[in-house]
Amino acid sequence: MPVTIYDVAQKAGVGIGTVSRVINNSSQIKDSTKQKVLGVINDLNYQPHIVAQSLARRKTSSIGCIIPFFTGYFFVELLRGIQRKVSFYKHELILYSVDDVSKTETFLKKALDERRVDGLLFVSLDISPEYVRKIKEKNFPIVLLDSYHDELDSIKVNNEDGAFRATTHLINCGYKKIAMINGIMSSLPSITRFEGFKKAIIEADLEYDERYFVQGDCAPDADGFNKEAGYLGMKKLLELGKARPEAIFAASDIQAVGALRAIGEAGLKTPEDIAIIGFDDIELSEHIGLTTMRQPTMRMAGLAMTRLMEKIGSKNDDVFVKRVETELIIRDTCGFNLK
Amino acid sequence: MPVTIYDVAQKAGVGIGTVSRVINNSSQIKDSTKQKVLGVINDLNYQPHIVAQSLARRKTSSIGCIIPFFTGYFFVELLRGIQRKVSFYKHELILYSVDDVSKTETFLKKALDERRVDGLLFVSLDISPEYVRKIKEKNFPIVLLDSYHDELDSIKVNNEDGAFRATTHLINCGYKKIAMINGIMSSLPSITRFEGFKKAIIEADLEYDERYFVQGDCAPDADGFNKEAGYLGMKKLLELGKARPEAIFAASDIQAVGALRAIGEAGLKTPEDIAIIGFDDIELSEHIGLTTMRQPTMRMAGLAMTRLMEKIGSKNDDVFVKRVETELIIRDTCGFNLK
DNA sequence: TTGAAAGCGCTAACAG
DNA sequence: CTGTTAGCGCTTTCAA
Repeated sequence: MPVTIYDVAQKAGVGIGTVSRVINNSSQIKDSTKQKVLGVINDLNYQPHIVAQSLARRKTSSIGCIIPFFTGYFFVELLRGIQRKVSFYKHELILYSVDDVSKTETFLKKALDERRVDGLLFVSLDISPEYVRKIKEKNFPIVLLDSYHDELDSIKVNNEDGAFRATTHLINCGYKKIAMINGIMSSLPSITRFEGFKKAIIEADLEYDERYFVQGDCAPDADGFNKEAGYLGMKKLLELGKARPEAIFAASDIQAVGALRAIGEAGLKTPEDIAIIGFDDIELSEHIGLTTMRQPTMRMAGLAMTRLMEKIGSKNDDVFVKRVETELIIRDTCGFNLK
Repeated sequence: MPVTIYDVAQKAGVGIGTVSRVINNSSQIKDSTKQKVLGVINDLNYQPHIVAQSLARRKTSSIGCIIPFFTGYFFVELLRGIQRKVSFYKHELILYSVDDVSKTETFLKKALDERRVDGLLFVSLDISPEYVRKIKEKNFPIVLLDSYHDELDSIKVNNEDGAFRATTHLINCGYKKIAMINGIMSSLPSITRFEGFKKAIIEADLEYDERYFVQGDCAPDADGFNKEAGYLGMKKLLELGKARPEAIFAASDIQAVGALRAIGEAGLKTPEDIAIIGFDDIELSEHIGLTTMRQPTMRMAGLAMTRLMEKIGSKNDDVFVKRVETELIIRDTCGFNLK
């Protein structure tokens, strides 16, 4: 039988209200009684029952995180940053990791209905209009991380600029025939990265060649940002034979990994035969010397949590959008003839 | 104002007890009233308040998972398996990811004291005698995954045999001067993998050379199974000059990655100059063609969860130990002159 | 079968 | 400052 607040109150000779006050170190309390209660709490090794607290306080002190587990490793870095902040705020992290996009809504529904979490971090996934409506209706605290919707708070990376600079780097390295391997075009990052890519090509007065733009072929429940998509995309590009591109901008590092494999299988080398730049800077990229655009994952995670806690505290209504910038990380896959 | 069980009861013209019974589809209930209540629940879009249920039922329907976030990617695969099973059992997953071993106890304490979780999965970490005692005292449901303690339930991989077979593979490939890069020796996997390594060396009548055994140098709060440790360990081995080993058994894939880097920096090649075999088979290993011993992560995670749910259901007392076997995955880093 | 009532363990007015 | 009391929203006897 765990010890309850009543046991403490009785043994300390006070009311449960007083015990509750010292637990929550409320303002007005005589120091002597506070010490007395604290003593008993210690003697009895009393621990408040968090579930009871949640019920009475009408908040759970935990936040949910809906995050994909199929996209590669980018999310792991985000998750690490999130956990850190969640702990900092003395909250719990309830993980809803979706390994199949169809589960996204299942989890959303759970989170919204069951009132088990005070707020939600929604990471790298697309949210349906139906749920946006529900969220607004309930005024449920949520922030999108690495994802965007104009009616909701979000922290996202400047994808267009990142893609622009990635492509520009390739151009600066002296390549002219530049291709892009993208995710499925129904996802926002895909669209904006494509725009940045195209813009760079056009501004450099290079010709935009349709054949140099491939989307990640992938299973219907994935998003095309995985390594299979990269592999398949590269294969397609390689089939162009002599007309094949000299350099590739992959919309994610993990696609770049897949592409690299296809390049290797074709007996080609990087960057001598084909240069490649990725996007994300996941940990693995450093190992393989992949040049890429780094997303500041820790910072993004931190910003998202801070904002979420703010919303939970004061249900204000304005939509907050924070855009962070990417950073070019030059390694070995693009050659050296910079500028 | 969310709708409560009272709203439903009132509108359906029944008592809240009845509503509760249909929610938990209890045995004795007239079908007609059941339908009526169900109808109202649907009309009102009623959702039971999970926190209130937890309090009344005296269980939370959520399980905690204490897992390291610094060891590399092995845990991600475990986590994926865990999440899948947790969802299967319609529970929630509370993540306590430790990025610093000192947090292990903080989280353990939380989990044990606050009664926020019904049980605990304790992954890839060492547990102190003090907490083992507390756990036994409270009869708290816990299962260790990829970790071991003789008084607690555990699912672990047969590390000794895996290390033995890894080393034997190197021997079969024709190498004689074989070294091992290990984690810190205070961790059990390190110890058993070392034993397997040594056993293979001795059974093959090779000489065991002290200099060929290096431990991962690392920050005091890490476990030596990371890539820095692998890198540093390999450096040390390389300093042996002409006496350097021909082949390496790394206790983790991520160490192998670090070692590979050191090898590359020294201008050496794999497997021509130095062969290497890892342990884990994390996703990245496939990309880089690392030969390794695969741990069946999904299976381990599944077994652990199944066992945990069993314990939560029926607090039985016997300690359950399940050992799973590794599988040799031959790729490119060991050469081909097999046997 | 079902309703009423007594908790689950705590917080938060409300009086004093 | 502090005790008392009324919930928080549900489960679970106990009778009927």
